[in-house]
Amino acid sequence: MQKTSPPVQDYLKTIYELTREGRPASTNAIAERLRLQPASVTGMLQRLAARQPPLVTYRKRHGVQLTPAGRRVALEVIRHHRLLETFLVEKLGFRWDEVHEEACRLEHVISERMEERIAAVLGDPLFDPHGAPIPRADLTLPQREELPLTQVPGGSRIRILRVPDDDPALLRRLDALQLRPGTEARIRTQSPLEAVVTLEVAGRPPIPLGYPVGALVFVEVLS
Amino acid sequence: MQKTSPPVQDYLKTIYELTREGRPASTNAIAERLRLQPASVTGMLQRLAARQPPLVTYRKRHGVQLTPAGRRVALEVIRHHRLLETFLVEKLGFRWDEVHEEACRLEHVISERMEERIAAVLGDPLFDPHGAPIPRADLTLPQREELPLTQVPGGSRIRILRVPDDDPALLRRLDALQLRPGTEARIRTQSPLEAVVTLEVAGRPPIPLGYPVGALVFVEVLS
DNA sequence: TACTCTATTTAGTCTAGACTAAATAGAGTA
DNA sequence: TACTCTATTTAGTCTAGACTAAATAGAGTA
Repeated sequence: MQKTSPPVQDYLKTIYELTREGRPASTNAIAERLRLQPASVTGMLQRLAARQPPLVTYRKRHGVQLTPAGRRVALEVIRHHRLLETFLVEKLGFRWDEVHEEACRLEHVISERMEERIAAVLGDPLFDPHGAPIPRADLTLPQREELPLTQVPGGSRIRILRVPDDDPALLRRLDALQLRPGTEARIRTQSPLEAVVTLEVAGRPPIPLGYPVGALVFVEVLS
Repeated sequence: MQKTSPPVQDYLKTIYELTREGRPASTNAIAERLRLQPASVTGMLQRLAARQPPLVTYRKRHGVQLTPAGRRVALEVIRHHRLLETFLVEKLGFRWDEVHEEACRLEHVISERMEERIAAVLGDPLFDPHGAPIPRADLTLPQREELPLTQVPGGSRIRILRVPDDDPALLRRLDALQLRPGTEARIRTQSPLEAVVTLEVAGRPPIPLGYPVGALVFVEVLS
């Protein structure tokens, strides 16, 4: 297996995320996520597909998927990222809205040895501070039932499992509202037409969340 | 001040080390340290001198020196490197021969915020595990008297202050011989002609060190 | 004063990964 | 069946930082 550069690792990570639901990732979607021009993405996809071994399967105008080799690289980088986020919060006193950017740079340069040491001092955590699953050393992912907040029926009691990690302003806001992994709440109203879900947390004023945000908050249904 | 790339930071760090004694660093010396071709170094020196602000002063065929701006970058990177080495040993359980390479990659990507956090959890250390001085946040260096082992008269009692950090095999050997910063010893013989200095550590067999190694071990003279 | 050796520089090339501008495939519409 | 729109690709360019091969400056020597 050849060494991969930071840009290559970023592409693979992005493709991994965009193909979670099984469908190929489009050139434009990748370009948007990475803030690159689509033409640059096309060039890189061709190179990724031409590598030995190929890291993606690329059908012109139909998008890309990861090969097993590409998925391994992606999961390795994601493991680094989430272990680092956890480490920065737990051991270095970072706030949870500060760690994404730092982890995005460090994830490409830490050795396997360092990955192993970080995992060890953290006690091999399975979830990062935002509730995202951390791939294990063998690259398998801890599985659990999770549903976006937008798909839970009104009236349900829920526990927050996961929030997005890449928007510092949103994270500060969620923190101020005490909406963190572990927080329990009731769905006061679920209004698809208005695209708002309203949460009620133990005796505090109701919290309305628009669907663009609600779709990124994953929860488990308690009752 | 423009952002500097990892290669640029490596050049500046190397030039800093090569110019410690005040004389300009030669193209070849830099090439050798960085394992690059001299022609590549010439190209980079021209670019470093042409930057705004210039990071080096470069006189064709006479070598380079750092400008104040270049020195600041070098010291910043060296601070990162030595804080990281200390952190990896103290907090992540690395051995002292494992940390140099890891620090060489991390030093280019950690944020000022992370530098600050690492320094804080370590209690703002002034020396790294190999005894090298860590530039303070204001980039001043802790000063102390130190002499290479090769320049201490025979019979002196000494304390080891500093060993080189970049040779893992040598570090393992020194560790096995219990020659670490803090170790006290007596100079049993100092033989410039044979180029050997022999140390005696509290009731253990004498340890002969050749001058190429002895010149890299810095000590303070106790008596 | 010309000669030689070594360190250094110049000239030209390559690669990865970005870019812009122009071309085009294919889906959906008139 | 031709037309239009959008996503995507192609073609060509740029930059940093490496390389090799050839030229040369300057120190030291004959």
